[in-house]
Amino acid sequence: MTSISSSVPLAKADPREPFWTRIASDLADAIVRGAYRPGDRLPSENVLAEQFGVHRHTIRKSLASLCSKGLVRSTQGSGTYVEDFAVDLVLAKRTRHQHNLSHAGLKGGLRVLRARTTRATKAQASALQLAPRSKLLLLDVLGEAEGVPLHVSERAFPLPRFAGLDAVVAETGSITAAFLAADVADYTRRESRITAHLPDPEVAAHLRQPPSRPVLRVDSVNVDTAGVPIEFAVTWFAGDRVHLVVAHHD
Amino acid sequence: MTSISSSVPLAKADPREPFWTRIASDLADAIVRGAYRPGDRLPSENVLAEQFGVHRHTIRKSLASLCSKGLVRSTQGSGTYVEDFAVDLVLAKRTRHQHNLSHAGLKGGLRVLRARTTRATKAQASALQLAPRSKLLLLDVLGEAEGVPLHVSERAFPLPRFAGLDAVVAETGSITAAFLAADVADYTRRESRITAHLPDPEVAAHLRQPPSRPVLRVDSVNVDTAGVPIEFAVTWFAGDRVHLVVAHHD
DNA sequence: CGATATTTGTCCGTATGTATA
DNA sequence: GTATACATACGGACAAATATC
Repeated sequence: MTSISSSVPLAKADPREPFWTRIASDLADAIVRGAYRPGDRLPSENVLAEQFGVHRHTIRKSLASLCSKGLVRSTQGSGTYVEDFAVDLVLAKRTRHQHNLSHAGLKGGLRVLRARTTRATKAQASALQLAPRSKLLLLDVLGEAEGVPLHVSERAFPLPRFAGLDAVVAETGSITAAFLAADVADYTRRESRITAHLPDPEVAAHLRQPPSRPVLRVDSVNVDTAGVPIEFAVTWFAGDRVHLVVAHHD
Repeated sequence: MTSISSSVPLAKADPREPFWTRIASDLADAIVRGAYRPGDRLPSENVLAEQFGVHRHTIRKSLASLCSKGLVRSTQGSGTYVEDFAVDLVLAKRTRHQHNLSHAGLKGGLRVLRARTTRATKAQASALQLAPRSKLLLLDVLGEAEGVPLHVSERAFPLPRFAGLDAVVAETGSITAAFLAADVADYTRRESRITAHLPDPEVAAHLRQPPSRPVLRVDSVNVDTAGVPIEFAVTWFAGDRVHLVVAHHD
């Protein structure tokens, strides 16, 4: 019989970390990876307790934490079920990661995976209306909600103007805040171009999903109030954790 | 040496069908299936001539036809290359298949694959604001451009109101025309919900793509000028042949 | 840089089947 | 039936652009 605890041994964990948090994140990982899919019933608390080698009350504490995050729902006499936790992300003129999540009652933020400077490719230069091979600041960013990765993106910013932006994003976890620090009080999205792909291994690893599960790729351009392009982003969304919603108003 | 003509014998073809049309559709199929991907160079005319067992001039006629359809582009001295033929489909309040294609300079239309009446599922009833298990007209529709399948959709229409709609769609190849015949002079799209999936075998077959290549699924609701829902559609778009574009205006 | 091979573009021709007047 | 026009298919030659070394 396969036990989750045997494939990811608890022994390796930080001894100061309580068992229940480790078990909770193990279960969350199993759900995110698709071992348990929305609608599935988790093994009973007693079975989980045996698998992880802990008391049932410890499992209950883990499940309660997952429940409060909206990942599972327990029903007395029936079992604990994986919730359909796909997040609606609204694509609109004023798209803000934070606002999108808080609207769904979730907590999350952005994490900078890598920052570097390069010269613009043809596609980047044309999207940002720059001369070919202009200098750019490139940020690889991971977007999360409740510890679950929702998207990874490569974001390009014109460089004399937005030098040092990476530090602010890394500190605040917000692009909007970083733009504000660079004297961009407001910005809007001009266009989004959506395609479906299989993720390359790096993207799949960041999204913690198998490369055989598809992702949504969104290419977008943000412009400041003067209409000058300030950001060209390619974002990969975990296909089954995210619903992109387009609200068609006038 | 492997020859395409041996794996797909020309002998089996309709004797009245010219070789060059058969070869053209074979090549188009290989491109659509992904055997040759955008940017790839096709084998040289001489190689193709040998493979298909025909004269080079016959191959040239086939390629000329593909070229006129925009599937390939030939460059003297270099070769014949598969064009990046992904179509931009704009998601907007007034989304019309025909207009989208003609804007891209393409010819295409809708083909009714199946028509039937059922009772509404929970999702359909809620989207169309109907009582559960109301009667619906269900249409399976294939959308094409230049003979290349772009999307398949299952479209649900409330039934006392839109009886006979299928006949008009089948005849005109246009949903808009069918709505017009049912006294709906204008309609708009309320919302689009976009996800990435792997297609089930039936959808993949209709789109003529392997089930391992992802598709975009778009759930949408159309309403008449009074705001009454008149259509709930689930559309699967061939992921690499379609770019969904969202233009963000005010 | 030049020499050479490859690949498409264009022209000459021949032969055959089919539709039309 | 005959003549004409057209589409199809094969054969060959060379020019022009490109790739490769």
